[in-house]
Amino acid sequence: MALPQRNSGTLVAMCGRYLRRSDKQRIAEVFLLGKLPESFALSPDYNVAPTTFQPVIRLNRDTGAREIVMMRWGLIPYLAKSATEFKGFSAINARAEGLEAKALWRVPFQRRRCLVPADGFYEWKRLTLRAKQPYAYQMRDGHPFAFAGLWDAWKDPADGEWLQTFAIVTTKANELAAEVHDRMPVILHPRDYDRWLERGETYEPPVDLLRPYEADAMRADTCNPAVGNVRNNGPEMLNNI
DNA sequence: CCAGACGTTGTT
DNA sequence: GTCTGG
DNA sequence: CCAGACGTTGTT
DNA sequence: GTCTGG
Repeated sequence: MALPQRNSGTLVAMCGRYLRRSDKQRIAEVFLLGKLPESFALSPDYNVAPTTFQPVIRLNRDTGAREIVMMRWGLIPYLAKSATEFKGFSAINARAEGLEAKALWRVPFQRRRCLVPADGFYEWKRLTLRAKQPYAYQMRDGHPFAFAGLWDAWKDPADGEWLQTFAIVTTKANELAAEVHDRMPVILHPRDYDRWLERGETYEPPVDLLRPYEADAMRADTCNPAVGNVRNNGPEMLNNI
């Protein structure tokens, strides 16, 4: 079986947990989505983990308008032949430095970019071999923001069902995040949302947007170690303990 | 030419 | 699909 | 990302 | 130690 060998311990990603406190209404406002259908439900999630379905924003292929779609976090490449081939393969992050060169990422980077709405992300600082402390990174002004995302669609040969999945692009850490790690997720400025979402093929991909966010606009706080367990959720995840 | 891969980052 | 290695 | 599990056999 | 599930 030609599957990429999952080698745990080496398959650990940078941005592996985030939070989305904003409700449907707030996200619609901030990301200029217009009125969302009544049927679209969205609850706050203070412990967003890989493999779960999360809202992302992209341009509708036909109308070109922004749309919000639920996708699975953990990109399954369109070239995957079977689900089992990529079982355990969680491409939850994509290194910005390799987006144009790597076969796996080039097409998604050219044609399938998306915004991932969030209000913060978590990083774990290793204190000793066994002890670790989670930190929550948020905007100083408390505003929601968007990770730079890439998505893909994969058709399950078993049942013909389409599965849409996404990954979060990472880059070098800014001065704030560097205290815990040397990488951080790419966060986009609202003025760049349109360029990131553009899905034509006859232009230069927006590589200039793949930069660490301004550290002085962000804050990092120690938070509740309970966030480590994905079953725990709620505002208390942010309690400074 | 074909076969096979294609991804990520942390730690003392 | 597309690139690398042999 | 972290938490939590991690095994085996016989039979017409 | 290493893998799966969320």
